[in-house]
Amino acid sequence: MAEVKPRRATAPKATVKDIARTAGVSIATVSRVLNNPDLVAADKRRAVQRALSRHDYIPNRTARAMVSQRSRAIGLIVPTLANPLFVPSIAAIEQELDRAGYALMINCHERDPAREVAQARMFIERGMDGLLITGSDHLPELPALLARHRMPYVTQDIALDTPMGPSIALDSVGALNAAIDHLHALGHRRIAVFSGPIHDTPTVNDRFVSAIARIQHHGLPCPEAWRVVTEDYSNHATRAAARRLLNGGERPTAVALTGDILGLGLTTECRAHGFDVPHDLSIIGCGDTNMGEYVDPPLTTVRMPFVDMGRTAARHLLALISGERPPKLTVLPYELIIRQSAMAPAKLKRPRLKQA
Amino acid sequence: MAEVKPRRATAPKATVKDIARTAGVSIATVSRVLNNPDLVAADKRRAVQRALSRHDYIPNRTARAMVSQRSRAIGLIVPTLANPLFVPSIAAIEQELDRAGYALMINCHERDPAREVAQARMFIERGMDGLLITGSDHLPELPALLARHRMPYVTQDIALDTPMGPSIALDSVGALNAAIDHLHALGHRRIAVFSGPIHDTPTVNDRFVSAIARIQHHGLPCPEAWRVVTEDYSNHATRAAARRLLNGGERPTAVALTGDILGLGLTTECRAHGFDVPHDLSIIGCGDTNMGEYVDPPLTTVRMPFVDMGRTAARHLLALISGERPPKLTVLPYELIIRQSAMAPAKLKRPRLKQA
DNA sequence: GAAATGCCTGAAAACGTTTTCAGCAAACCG
DNA sequence: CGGTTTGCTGAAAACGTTTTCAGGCATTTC
Repeated sequence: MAEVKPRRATAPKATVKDIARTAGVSIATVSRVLNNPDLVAADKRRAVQRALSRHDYIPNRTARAMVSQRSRAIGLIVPTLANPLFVPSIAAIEQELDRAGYALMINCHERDPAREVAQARMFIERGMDGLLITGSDHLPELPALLARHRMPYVTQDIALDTPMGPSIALDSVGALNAAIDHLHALGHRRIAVFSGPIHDTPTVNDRFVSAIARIQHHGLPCPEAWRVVTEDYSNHATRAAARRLLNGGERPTAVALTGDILGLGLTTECRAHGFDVPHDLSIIGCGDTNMGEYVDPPLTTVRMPFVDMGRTAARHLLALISGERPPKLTVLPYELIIRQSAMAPAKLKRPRLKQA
Repeated sequence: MAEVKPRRATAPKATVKDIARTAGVSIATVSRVLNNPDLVAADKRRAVQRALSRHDYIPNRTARAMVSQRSRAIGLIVPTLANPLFVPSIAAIEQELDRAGYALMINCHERDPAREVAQARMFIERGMDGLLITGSDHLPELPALLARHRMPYVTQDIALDTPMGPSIALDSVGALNAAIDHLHALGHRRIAVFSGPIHDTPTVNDRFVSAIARIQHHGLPCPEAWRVVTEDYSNHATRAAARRLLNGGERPTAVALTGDILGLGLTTECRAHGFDVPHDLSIIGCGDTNMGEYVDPPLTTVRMPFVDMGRTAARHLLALISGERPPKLTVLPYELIIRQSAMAPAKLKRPRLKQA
């Protein structure tokens, strides 16, 4: 029956008010000690600091954000984490933001553009200071929403078309073209394209289509049988597709991949058919990961600088937030990594014996 | 000289107050329409809704968080994104949280325990409703800090020792032991351990040490030459280590890896020495990724359920936040995946010719 | 010795919500 | 018809900060 103060059991959570009371000053002074210590006289400052550590005070950034109207947090929208393609980019972003004192919120939309818009809206609700948007196909609603609410954002694309805002791009199509040019320069005249599923990922489709165009641009044939698309990225599907390529009539002397991962199944299937890579078939990747280094033979590929992309995107966004005007479009260079899976094509009647 | 209202150029950002004004009601009513529409009369409700869409109103969750004292966001602390080991777990967490209407903040500490504590503190400042902490070695300061500020948290470990709070664990040591048991059951009596660097990752060290113990537990020898540690995870270092193993005096008939990735370099080096995997040497991994599926021969390994781990951790944390008491320790089962890199050891005098 | 200057401090407003409380009108009950 | 309930509404407080403003006191300046 005695009057008990409610919620004494739960966290008392020291606030500036508590600090002010035990230090015998006003909350304004506490705030000043926190943010601008030399504005306050030495004795009071010490008293406040003692109170702060006695209470083991932790400031409330939510309240801070209310008054400053800045959260010092940014939101990252990424198509998916299911394939680890974007992970190095995310790591770089996290590192860059952490260094600048910004926190990072992440959302995946699993390639559902409507969900992407919803997540952007959520980031607006949460008062993010800026957004990093990954991927290249968005609803027109998205830039409209962001503009209406004056939300700074930078996109990171793997394609060059129509960036919405300031954009960091990898020239994914150019990269695969460069791979084909490399094969051509090595002397290959029968080049096939081996691609992962082209329906769900626009980037992959772009690579596939433009690779074919590039082959023809060199005046070479690229018959249907040399345009292979796997069912999915599993080893099983990859090997099945590889079988179709290797068993079909005339064999190519080189294969360009839309993604490095495909090289594993293709190489395995080659071996199973008794073909040696690269002697009987050259393989060149297009670099999503650094996996190519580990396989046998090490994969010649075109590396895409995902880490740079993330870092640059983060920096440009921070610049944008602080009022600067970063470049509208930044294209990062790909890099041909020559390893051992591609070589000049064997002479037609080359003896198969290694010596003599 | 004319008095101009300041900051008219910048975002007017509609608030409940604006909505209330144009709808001719009080802000309380607007709030009610937003959160509890049937509390307000139909005509006013319609007026408010019209005003809401006219202003294209987006609520401010920061303000909401201030009064409700809940952010509906959780923080994830992860050692590093540099290796993609934890990514599937993160993906599962993101998905689970998104479904529950929670946002996700991520921070990496790059295995610096002091930074980990700082990041936990930052999450407290930001009013996270709960924390998900990955990895197994923490400063004692960390649980103390979390307890003092009554921050709910769940840890996901890859080791079983001394969880701080409710914990989801993968029995990483048990998994590699199971791998060794499997080799033993196949008939192998000369088993080597092949490990990545054991200094920076406690988990790897634990696996390494306990694998040796397990081999000896079976009454088998495990001489120094059969305990190989690579310099790092690069292909170069892996192959160098593999050379040491293959060139050293008596060769093992089987090798257990502390991580799947090592299988690639080891297999390549075996081939270079003219040894066939698995005929001349069985290899068994310990599953960090699903990469084993892609390599040649497909890697027999022990799979660790990272996706389950993330999902379970997220669910337990949400339960904890809503006042339930999730189990103190949840150990998720590993799974032996039998592929083709391990088989019974060849008879000593087995003819090397395939037929006859 | 008065005025001006500078330093330090506290009261109060503000940020955008939700929620409590009390008030008012209409409806219901006897 | 009086009293009670019910349904709806708005004023105001609260959440934890930062910041503006004005005032107090000590020191300097003439």
